[in-house]
Formats: sequence, C-alpha cells, structure tokens
Amino acid sequence: MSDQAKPRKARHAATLADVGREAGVSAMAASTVLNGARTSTRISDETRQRILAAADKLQYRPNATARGLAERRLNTIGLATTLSGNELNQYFLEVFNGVIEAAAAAGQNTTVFAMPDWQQVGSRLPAICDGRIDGLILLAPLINPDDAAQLPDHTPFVAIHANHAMPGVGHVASDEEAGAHAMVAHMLSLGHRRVLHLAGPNTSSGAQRRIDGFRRAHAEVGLTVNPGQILHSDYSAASGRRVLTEWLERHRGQPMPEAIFAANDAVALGCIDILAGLGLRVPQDVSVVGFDDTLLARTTRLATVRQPLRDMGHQAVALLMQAIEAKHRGQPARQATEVLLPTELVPGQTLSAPPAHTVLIP
Amino acid sequence: MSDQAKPRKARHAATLADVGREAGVSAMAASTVLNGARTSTRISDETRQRILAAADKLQYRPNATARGLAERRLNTIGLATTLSGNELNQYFLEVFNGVIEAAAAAGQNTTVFAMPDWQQVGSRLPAICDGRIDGLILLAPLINPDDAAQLPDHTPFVAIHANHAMPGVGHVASDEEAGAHAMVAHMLSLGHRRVLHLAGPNTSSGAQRRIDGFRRAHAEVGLTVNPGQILHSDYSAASGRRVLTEWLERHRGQPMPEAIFAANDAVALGCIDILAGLGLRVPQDVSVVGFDDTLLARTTRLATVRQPLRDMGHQAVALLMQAIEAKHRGQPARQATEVLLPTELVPGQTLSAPPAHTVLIP
DNA sequence: CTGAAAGCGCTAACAA
DNA sequence: TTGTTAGCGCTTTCAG
Repeated sequence: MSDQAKPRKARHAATLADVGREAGVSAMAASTVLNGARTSTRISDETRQRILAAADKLQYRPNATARGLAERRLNTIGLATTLSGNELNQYFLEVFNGVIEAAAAAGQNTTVFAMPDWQQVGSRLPAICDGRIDGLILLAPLINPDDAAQLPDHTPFVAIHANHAMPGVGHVASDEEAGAHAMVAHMLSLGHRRVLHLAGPNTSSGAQRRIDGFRRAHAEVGLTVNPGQILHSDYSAASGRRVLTEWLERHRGQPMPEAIFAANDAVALGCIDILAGLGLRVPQDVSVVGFDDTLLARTTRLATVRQPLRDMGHQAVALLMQAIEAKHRGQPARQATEVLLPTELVPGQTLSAPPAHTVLIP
Repeated sequence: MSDQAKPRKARHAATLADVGREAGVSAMAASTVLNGARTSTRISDETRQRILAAADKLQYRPNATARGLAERRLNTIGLATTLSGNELNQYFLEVFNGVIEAAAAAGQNTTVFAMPDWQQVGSRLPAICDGRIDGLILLAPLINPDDAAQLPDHTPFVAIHANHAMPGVGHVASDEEAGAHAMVAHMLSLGHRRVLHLAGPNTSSGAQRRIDGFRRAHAEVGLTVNPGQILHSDYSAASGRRVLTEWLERHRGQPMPEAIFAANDAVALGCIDILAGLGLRVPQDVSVVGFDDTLLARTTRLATVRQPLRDMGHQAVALLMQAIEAKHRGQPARQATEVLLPTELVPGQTLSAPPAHTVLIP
C-alpha cells in the first residue's frame, strides 16, 4: 500500500472502458450492467459480478455529458426569469420551490437562467436552447408576439403567467381576476367603501387582471371606481412605500381610505410600514391586504390572496415533461395545454371591518 | 416556396457538419469560424463568408453538450443546498442572487441541487459530480468530517458557511460572532438588560457563533447570561412563534424581556407577530432584532445584522472559477482559500431604548 | 450471452 | 490556408 489509499487516477473519473478493461470485458458489457441495460441481451451473472466489482473498485461514475450526447437527453430543465430591480423576488422563490421539487421527483436537474429583462429573451433564448437543457419554463414572460413566434422549435417550452399566448407553448396560470374579485368583494362585504388599490406596473398583464377583479367587485355592489383610486407600483415594497407616501401627502387632512388592496405582498408590507410610521394601526385604523401568499405574507400573517405558486411550478414541470417525453418518442410536436388554477383567500391578521370612526390622513 | 417558410429540419438543430456541407467545406473549418478559433490557423475571408452564410441559413446553434464532452468543460456550476421544512428559504434566495449574478458575469450557468438534508449529501454528491457541472458550491453544508474527506477529487468545491473545515475546499463566511456581538453590545448600550436570545438550532454552527457573540457582549459589561435566556428555534417564523409563545406562557405575569435578539429575520418576524397578538408594541414595549438582512427584513424595516449574503455568493463563484480554471490548466489541484466578510448593523424600526415602565407578560 | 463498430456534435492534434 | 484523423464517454445497432 502506498500512501495513497485509493488507487484511482486523480484527474479524471474512471470510464466504462476502464471498468471493462479491469473486468476483462468490453465497455458495452459494462454499460449494460452499470447503466440501464437497454438491449434485450443479458449478461451472465458471473461477468456481471466481475463488472460490478471493477466499477466499485474504480469508483466508476457515469458521465452525464457523454450520456446526454448519446441519448440526446440531459435530464435537465431550464427556468428562465428576470431579475427585477437586480434581484430575484419572492414570487420567483415560491415558483422555483415547486419547480425544483417536481423536477427532482422526475429525476431532472434545474438550471436557472436569469436575465435583466425580457427584451433580451429573444436574443438569449436560442443560445440557451443549445443542447444544455431538454426543455424550458418561462416564468412570467413579458414577450412580444413576434419573439414568441421565433422560439426555437426543437425545444419544448412551458410558460407560467405569460402575458400573451404563445403558439405551441404550454401555459400555467392562476385565476388572478377571480382572486382579486373574491378578496375585494369580501372587503366590501365587511363594510369597506373606500378601498385604495395599489396596483402593479402597467406592463404587467397580471396587474391588469387584478384591477379587473377590483372593478368587478365594486360594480357588483353598485360602486363606481374613480381613477384616483388606483395607483401603480412596480411590485416592490420600496415602491409601495413611495407611492403611498406621495398619495397620502396629496390628500393630507382628508379621510383615510378604510382599506388598501395591494398588488402583491411586498407592496402591502411597504404600505403597512408607512402606516405604522404615521401612527396608524393595522387593521384597527386601516386594513391592508396583499396578493400571492409568498413567504413574506406567511411570515407576517398578512391577509392575502393565495396563488398556488408552488403548485404552478409542479404543473409547469408536469407539462414540460410530457412535451419532452413526447418529443423524445418522436411524437406530434408541441401541443399547447392551458392549466388555470384557482386562487384562495387567506384571512391573516391585517384585514378587519372598517373602523367606526373616520380616520383622517395626518 | 412551400408552405414552410423555413427550410430547416424540424427535429434537430443544424450541426457543424451540416454547415460545412452547405458551405462546401469541412466541419472543422466551420468550427474555427463559428466557435472560438482555437488553432493558430486562419480561414480566408471568402470561405469565412460562405460558412457564415450557411450557418445563418441553417440557423446553426452550437451544441453545448457536445462541446462540453470535447472540452471537458460545461461552463455550468452547481449550487447544492437543503430544502428546510420542504422549502427554500430567504437565506437561499439572497445567496442565490449573488451566485447567479456572478456566474452569469463569468459566462456560467447555474444548476441548483436541493436535497432534503445534508445526510443525503454524501450519497448524492458523487452522482452530481458526474460531468454535468464544472464545480460545486455547497451552501451552508452540515457535513461530517468523514463525508467531507470523501468528496470526489475531480471536481472543485467551495463552501459557504460550512460547519467544518473541509480539506481542499474553498470557504466563504461572514463573521457572525462579531455581528452578533456588535448588535447585542449596541442593545445593551441602549439600556437593555434583559435580552432574550431566540437562537437557531443546535446543529447549526452559525447559531452557536451568534450565541457566542451574544455572550461576549454580555460578559463585556459584566452581565451573566443565564441558561433560560437562550431558546432554540429552527430558523423559521413558525418556530419563532411557537417557541416564544411557550416561553411567554411559562413566564406569565413576570416582567417581559426588554428586547429579543432573534437568530434570523424570519424568527424575529415570528416574534413580532406574537407580540402584536398580545397587544404589545414593537419597539415601544419590546424591541426585536433579526439577523441576515434578507428581503424579509428590508421589506418590514426590521432592525437586523446584515450579512453580505449576495456578496458571499459573488465571492464563492470567484473562488470556484479560480479553482476550475486552475484545474483546467492542469495546475496544482485544490488550494483551500478562506474568505471572511464583515457584518454590519442595520438600524431598522424595531429597536429602540427599553421602555421606561416595566411591561408584564400578559 | 457477448463483442465489434458506428456515431452523438464538437475540438484538437496532425498532415497536406 | 485547409482537410484528415482521432478522440471526449456513452449508447445502440448488428454480428458472432
């Protein structure tokens, strides 16, 4: 025994050929024994044992890249998203949880591609789909129809919360309009009459769907929504703080809205922060609700609308795997499938009936 | 023109051989023109143009897997972590932000491997290091020395916040003891005397370092920490709620601690939630501070200790890239490097001087 | 039951 | 300046 306990080479892992040589058989015999024996032929028990012993001795590990090349399949899926404000957000984290969980269950790895904005998606997507992934999930893509039509057709795609339908691309979404409607209807039924909506950015179709739900709930009880009642944020807590602060300054001395319906959880928490700074209690003086039910909401017990983000990740992976399997079996290429999941109200601690007294804006 | 606008094959992307054929040259000529011309030889301008035209016509895309096999390099790094309580946490999100950012800047993709616990790391790591990644970052590994010694030696590793030193593995950490010490010293200087520490789990060496800082700050001003002053959570908001609730129930009617120093931001927010439920105001009645400065803290303006998590991601990638480059150039294998980053106090809105009156536990 | 041969798409030596 | 020849490590026909 030398001072090196293990007699394997340092630079590279052992290959099938090494194992075969060691066991005195061909590399392919080793292949059939060690990796999935695809051929109908079998190996005698005796040589099988020899091969296994050799593999063990040499610490053989199959090389995923080589296998990928030969099988035209890497067992890796991609997840493309944007870094909003230079960072990944809660929404991403929630969906990613679902994706990685479902992918792992399906024996797939997950590679994340994050780009500053969806403009660049058109240029980078083809480069991404260059054999390093078997399929790609687009997370909340803001993609124009032209670019959508240019998607490379040798890779299966699934989109989550896409702003536009894409030809041949599976789609997973939640019913945001219904969720917003249910929440706002609930607020109105609690007696709230002046509800401020701190919506998302204009570019977001999800923000628009939440506005639609907000309006519909008002319309149903005969209330009209005036334009000043809907403000726009960029989905971040900081912008929630900024937008609300500006609005309050413009309405100083006037009655405080009884409730705020925020575009997402972060914006809602930004609002709560500002209200606390003004000495207002939530929900005693003002109710605040969010949207998404991210970890942010679960941690702070925020009243919110639950989007099944994790489950959407699962569904997206399921759809993608179907498409990958189909393509691999040479079946009919892409077949768009639409999955629409329901939302759900989460009570939380930040929503109650409006205060008996009128609160004035300090 | 047929009804198919593009004359490329549907199933597979065009290969170098296809391009060569189209342009009437060899595949390798196409390779030198289209991908990095590694050889010293050059191609005449005329054939270069022919090749480029052919590539464009055929929509040629280099195949990353094939290139990876040939170059023994995939330009992909891995990030291994655990799903605590079945979900990825804020800590992960912060570090991941840094990793993906730095990796993208270095032209690397990032694949995430999440496993339920670090026990399984020993079994899965070798399988992960099978040629699908060039190097691996271990995020907060709880690994035993034996397993650490077993790490495959053909792949470079870097650990972040590791519980043990690992031979030949780069390490990035922040000075948690100093951070905890600075925060607690600050709290004591504000006049707090009864500070409860809701620490992390016993298994976490980071939790221990925070406890050390907590103790040192007390010792410096001549205060002794009694055992009941330190409670253990599992780093989640839910466990923060549970542990604090139980503790408060056991101490009903006694004086409320003036401040709570939580193991991380989530636990701190869990505490705030419970205190609010008891009608106690933060920080007027009780101060609460967190640790990490995750998005959770930034969103709620929690007083906390900032760990440069994103920057730690950057540093880890830098270390890893160094190791990968070195290995690729056949240089001296692993060379452990230790990077220790400073922490920083974040004031926030949840820490103030202790109340003038004594608050009793309801 | 086993081995030989060809090829996945690309790169890197060597000839021409 | 260009083409030829070998692989990278694995899988998959097809013969023995």
